[in-house]
Amino acid sequence: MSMSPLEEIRHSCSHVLATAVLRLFPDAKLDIGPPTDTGFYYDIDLEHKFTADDLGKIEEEMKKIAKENQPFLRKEVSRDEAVAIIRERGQERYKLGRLADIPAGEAISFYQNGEFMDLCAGTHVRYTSKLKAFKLLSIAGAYHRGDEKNKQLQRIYGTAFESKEELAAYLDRMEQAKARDHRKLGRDLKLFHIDEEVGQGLVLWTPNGSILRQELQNFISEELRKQGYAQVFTPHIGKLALYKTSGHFPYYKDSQFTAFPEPDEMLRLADAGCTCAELTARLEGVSRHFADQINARTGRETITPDRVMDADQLLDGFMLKPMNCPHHIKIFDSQPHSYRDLPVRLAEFGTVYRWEQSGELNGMTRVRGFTQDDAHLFCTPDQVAAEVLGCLSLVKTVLTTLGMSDYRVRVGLRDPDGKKFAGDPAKWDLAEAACREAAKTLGVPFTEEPGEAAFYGPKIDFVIKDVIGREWQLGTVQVDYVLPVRFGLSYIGADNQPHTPVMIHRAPFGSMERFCGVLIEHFAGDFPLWLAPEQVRLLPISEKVIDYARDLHTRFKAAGIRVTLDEHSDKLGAKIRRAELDKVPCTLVIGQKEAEADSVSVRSRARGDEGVMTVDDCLAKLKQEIATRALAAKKA
RNA sequence: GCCCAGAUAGCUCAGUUGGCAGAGCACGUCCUUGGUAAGGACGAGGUCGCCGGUUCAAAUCCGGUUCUGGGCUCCA
Repeated sequence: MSMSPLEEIRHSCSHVLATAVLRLFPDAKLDIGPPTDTGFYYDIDLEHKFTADDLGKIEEEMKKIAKENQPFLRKEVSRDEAVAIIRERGQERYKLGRLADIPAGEAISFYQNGEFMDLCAGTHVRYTSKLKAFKLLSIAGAYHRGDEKNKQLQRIYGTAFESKEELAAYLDRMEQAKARDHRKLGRDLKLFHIDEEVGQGLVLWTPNGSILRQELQNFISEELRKQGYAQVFTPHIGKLALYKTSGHFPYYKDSQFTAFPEPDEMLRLADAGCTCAELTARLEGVSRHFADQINARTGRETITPDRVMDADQLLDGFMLKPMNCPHHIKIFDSQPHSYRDLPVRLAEFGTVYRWEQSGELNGMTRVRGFTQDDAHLFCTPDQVAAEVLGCLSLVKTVLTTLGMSDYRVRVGLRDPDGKKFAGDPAKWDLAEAACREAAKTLGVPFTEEPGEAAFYGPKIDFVIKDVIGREWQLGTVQVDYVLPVRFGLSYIGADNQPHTPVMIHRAPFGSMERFCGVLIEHFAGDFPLWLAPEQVRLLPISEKVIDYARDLHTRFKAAGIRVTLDEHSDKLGAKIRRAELDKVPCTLVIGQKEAEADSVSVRSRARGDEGVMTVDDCLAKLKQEIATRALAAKKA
């Protein structure tokens, strides 16, 4: 295995980290310590809990080791010798397992620096003195082999660079990234609020954030009208039976809010001494007839025997909807369809609720209640390719308009040996081929990732990085041959026979919450005019022109501009400073000269002082910039 | 859910050994009426996340809890 020079430095750092830890804590049991995109880590099992203090001491020890200028020596050994070395060093707890991972016939190597020796394929820097710029950053828990069922080890994260300057620049970049974190900007610019008493992961959209969201929704809605979509509305809850039919319930029970029975039923059951366990079993169960039907349709054991119950024991209830598709399916199915009607495209900004683990919640990007800019397309098999392409081009239009170009496209295919997919493999092959073709036509690079599909079909996702490099899935297009069968959908074809339509699920933003979170970071709060909650701020220089300023305020409002008037008695410099901090894209300075000529002095946040223009010209220019959804052009 | 660390005014943060709760910014009033990133004075604002314990006395020590942050796991 060969590594880039930077990877070698980082990888060597994790060895030095382990060396230092063993010097300070000889009882430590080592697991694994690779380089990462941004640094390195080592997973360590130790009774003593590392503290921030320890981190400092370990780093000091690492610096000493670097100064000791130990050479990294490679040693190839037989499997038996490897076992002996590991035992001799008392590191058999994890290292023997790691050794067993190395396939027979492959070289087994150790790297030694000073007194430390680690099972490792390499490669490394020649001497520890090459490690001049490293820093330990944090301690985190990490499961052995990434499996929740295994013991949780302590992971020490650090980063390293070739030079001290690069390290300092990196740390500085991280510091700056904090300034554009959507959680900070969300508070500063009053875009959203999450309240402890309302609940974790439940976003309250404040007036400013609501403007942002509404503008984005208007934008999408316009595009949808162009593409022949129909707008629908559906409620936030649905009967449990609906999700049993769709198949969502058995697959995603754990990530849904608990189902609830009707109030009267609940009381009756409580009086009868029904336990919670019974209640749950009776809500989650299905009838023999239902199970047989579903299993016959899917051709596999979709409903396992342990979920089958006597019909008179079954309870129906309600659930907060975890997705919109079943509701939209019922709208489609409420009327007969001819092939001439297809495709039917139903769109809704539909709010869904999912039980995310508490540790996974994150500002607006990972929440428990969110609104998808959702739509479901019902079409003939022949129409799939064209419709998928239409959806993809919609996503592309959206991202281009917002100037978001730093994304990757992921074609999610089914897990080849996993159980987490439903339906006929032949149809999956068809759908996967359709997605691959559509992605090719899109003209952007994409990767194919097995195991990333939805349970009902393959999908194409648009994945974007946030300011600290974490990836978030936004827009998504999914082909589905399964749900139409589950719900027994049909249309009458040209042959006068019923046929099963194909469904396409798509959401160009993904969810309004996540998209806005990423968008806030993308623009660092500097929204283009059409999205800015406050588009224009009027800055009268003195009270002498306050009447003129108020008149302008009225005129700009009448023109549909989101405008405010700064009536504070501060000097102009202070007003400008405040407007800049509030990230208002356009400020209009108003003094005696402007009042006399029905004009304003324009200051653009992106371009600075732009000089005086008449009020009419200014309004026309602003309206034009808004109507075209222009991105703010920086000063040339 | 798990590991670690936090929570003090709207925001950013001080608060020593347990001994009267602090600053800057923002906000309000007044003075100032100004030309492209901070004019001045005064004022208001906090049950120190919440619950309990130790103590003559708790922001401070201990236990629990909620929420937040960084990871892990998960993510239709």
